Amino acid sequence: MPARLFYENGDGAGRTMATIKDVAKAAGVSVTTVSATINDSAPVSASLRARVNAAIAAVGYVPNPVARNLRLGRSRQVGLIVPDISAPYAAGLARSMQMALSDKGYAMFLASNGGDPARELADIARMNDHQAAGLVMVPAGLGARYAVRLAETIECPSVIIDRVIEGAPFDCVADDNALGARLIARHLLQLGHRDIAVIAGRTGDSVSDERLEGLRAPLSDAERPILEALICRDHPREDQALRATQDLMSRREPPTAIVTIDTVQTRGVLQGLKSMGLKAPDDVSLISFDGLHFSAGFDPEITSLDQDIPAIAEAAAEMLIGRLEAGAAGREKPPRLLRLPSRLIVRASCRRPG
Amino acid sequence: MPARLFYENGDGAGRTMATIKDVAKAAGVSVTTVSATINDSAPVSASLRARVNAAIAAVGYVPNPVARNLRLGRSRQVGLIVPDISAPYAAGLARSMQMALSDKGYAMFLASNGGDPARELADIARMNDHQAAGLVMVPAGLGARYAVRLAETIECPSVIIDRVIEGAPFDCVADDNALGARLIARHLLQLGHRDIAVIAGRTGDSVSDERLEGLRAPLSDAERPILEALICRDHPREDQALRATQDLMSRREPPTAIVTIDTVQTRGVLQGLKSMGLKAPDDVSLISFDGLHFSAGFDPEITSLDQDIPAIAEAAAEMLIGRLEAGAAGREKPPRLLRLPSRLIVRASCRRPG
DNA sequence: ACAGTAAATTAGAACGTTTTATTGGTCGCC
DNA sequence: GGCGACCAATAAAACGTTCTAATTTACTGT
Repeated sequence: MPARLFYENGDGAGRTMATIKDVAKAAGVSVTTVSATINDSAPVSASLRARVNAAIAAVGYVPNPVARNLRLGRSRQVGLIVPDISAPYAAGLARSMQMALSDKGYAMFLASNGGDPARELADIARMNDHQAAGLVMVPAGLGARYAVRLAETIECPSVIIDRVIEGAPFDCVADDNALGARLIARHLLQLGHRDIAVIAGRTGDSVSDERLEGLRAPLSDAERPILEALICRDHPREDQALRATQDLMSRREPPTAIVTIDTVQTRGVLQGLKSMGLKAPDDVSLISFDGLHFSAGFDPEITSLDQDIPAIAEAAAEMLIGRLEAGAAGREKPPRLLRLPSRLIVRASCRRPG
Repeated sequence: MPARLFYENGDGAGRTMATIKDVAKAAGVSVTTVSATINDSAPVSASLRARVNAAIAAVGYVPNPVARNLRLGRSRQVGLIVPDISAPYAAGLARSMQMALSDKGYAMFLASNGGDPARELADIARMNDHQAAGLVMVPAGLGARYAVRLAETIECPSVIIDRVIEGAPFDCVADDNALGARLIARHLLQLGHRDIAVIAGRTGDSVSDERLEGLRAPLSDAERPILEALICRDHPREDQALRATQDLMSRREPPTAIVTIDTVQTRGVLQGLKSMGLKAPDDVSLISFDGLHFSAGFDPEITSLDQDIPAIAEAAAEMLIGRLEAGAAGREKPPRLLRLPSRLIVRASCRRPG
């Protein structure tokens, strides 16, 4: 005899969910009174309030959020859309975001689109369909045209994370890339590095552009100007960073330090060094924006600028829910841009040159 | 002047969502006919069907899933509950699961509870509240008592992943741990290892127990019986595995190979070896269940038994949706247990002993 | 041509809430 | 003591669907 499924009576003769009507009957009041008691939406005398609460406990009533959503026209569900949930950044974000949201009584949808802008737009549409009250997203696409499509597709208050989309009507939470660049530059200069290479991501990607631009000034403040020849632009893929590393390290005068703009590039550099039998920090120093997860048991552990992902998630959740709870009023306010600082964590991949 | 928010007219004078009623009016038919057209729930003549479809396109109608859910008493949302979404296993699962579900028109809630059973039960309750139609979960708790609490709390068809919960009324998708153990044992024996250590997780954790038990027989088939002294039971934490490694490698006759039962233990062993200045595979061979993500740019890349996470996710999604779509009938069927094979991927952390 | 039946269409109830408008009751005030 | 003014409580409508039961239309067989 097979095990019996406990929920087999879910819609049969078994216990059925208690409704607000049952509570009203049990308490001997109207459903309006019950609703008013639950939501404090109208004055209820103390005696009735007590009766109602007792009845709620007695019948084990829990409000049906679907019915409430239908009536109210909004839900307590927000969607998180990321390019790749299996990337450590997105995974950490999802984790913190979910906790922040559930603390406030919201559930979180998740969509992971593989970095494909078309799929991302589909994800947004699906979340609209499922009546997400708000969206938090790390956008997959770039550029002004994509921003327009985003704004057209999104129908609810939204917070954009990581990337700054110019002029779009969204709140943003992003890394303070300029500050981070200064920290990195200072660290390398203090160690005595002068020939510093930078491997950047796609041109037009606000994160990569801001970080690269942020490095330029402080590095040029040093005794000699930044060496343009050591800057590798538009290397968004890991294999490109690998190739670039091989090129850089084959030069007559190789750089003494490499700055990677993102984890993808960092991985590429590590592969590139390995392919040449080189190693940080012995042969070259390596420092990475966003390298938190290269510290686990990595050898060497990479000195990097680590974002405070829980703080980002909490800030985004707060911004979003602030707008949601404010109702129509909250939507009128102009979009906000919040920059959160990263911290430079010195690990083992940098040392004095020479 | 601040940027204007495109959605500021969301509930004001702006465009309002078209309802099925609008479609009916536009097509000159009843709402029943429109509904029948959309759902194929009743025969509709070709001519009316055409009129209705035209009207739907004209007014830009999209069904309101909240209203539908209310009426139907079920939703097209399923919840995924994992101990820690930032763990690679869970992240990969979430990614594949979300894709599998969205292909079938379902949205996915995500909850990550930090491995705390109490929070997990709360997550389940919240998903119940939000009317999740089904649940997929990697349970945080262990043991029969916890299984009972799970069964009491869960109100919808559910699939348990990874861990096998005895006698509980849930479908399960799990790794074929016995097969995996045989593969690992064979690999090590073929290389010539005889003194093989095993570092296992919590006793009572079905995954750990099955894997350890699975190793026993094939290792004892070899010329000498398995060395009980080299088996470290109940080492669920990373620091315990670290300590165990130090102990093992300090023995007069240290093992020539270490098998780790899970990624946590693997990390611990790597730390332990590093702390002693040892390295795999030079000083000891290392092989891990579940080590996929130690291959990225790891040095050495760890030979491991890799689960096919997309296959697991797809199987679970299919099982769950199968039950959901079958309605009441689907709930009567006895729970299924599906074991999926892992593949042994030979990387660089094992070699012949001596 | 007419009853009888099958097929196509529709009106209306129901799902579980929130909210608007209304009732009934208590009080103060002249 | 009667009249409006407030307060607590309620009945009923509304949200956007689906589905049951009733109605209309079309068609078949004699």
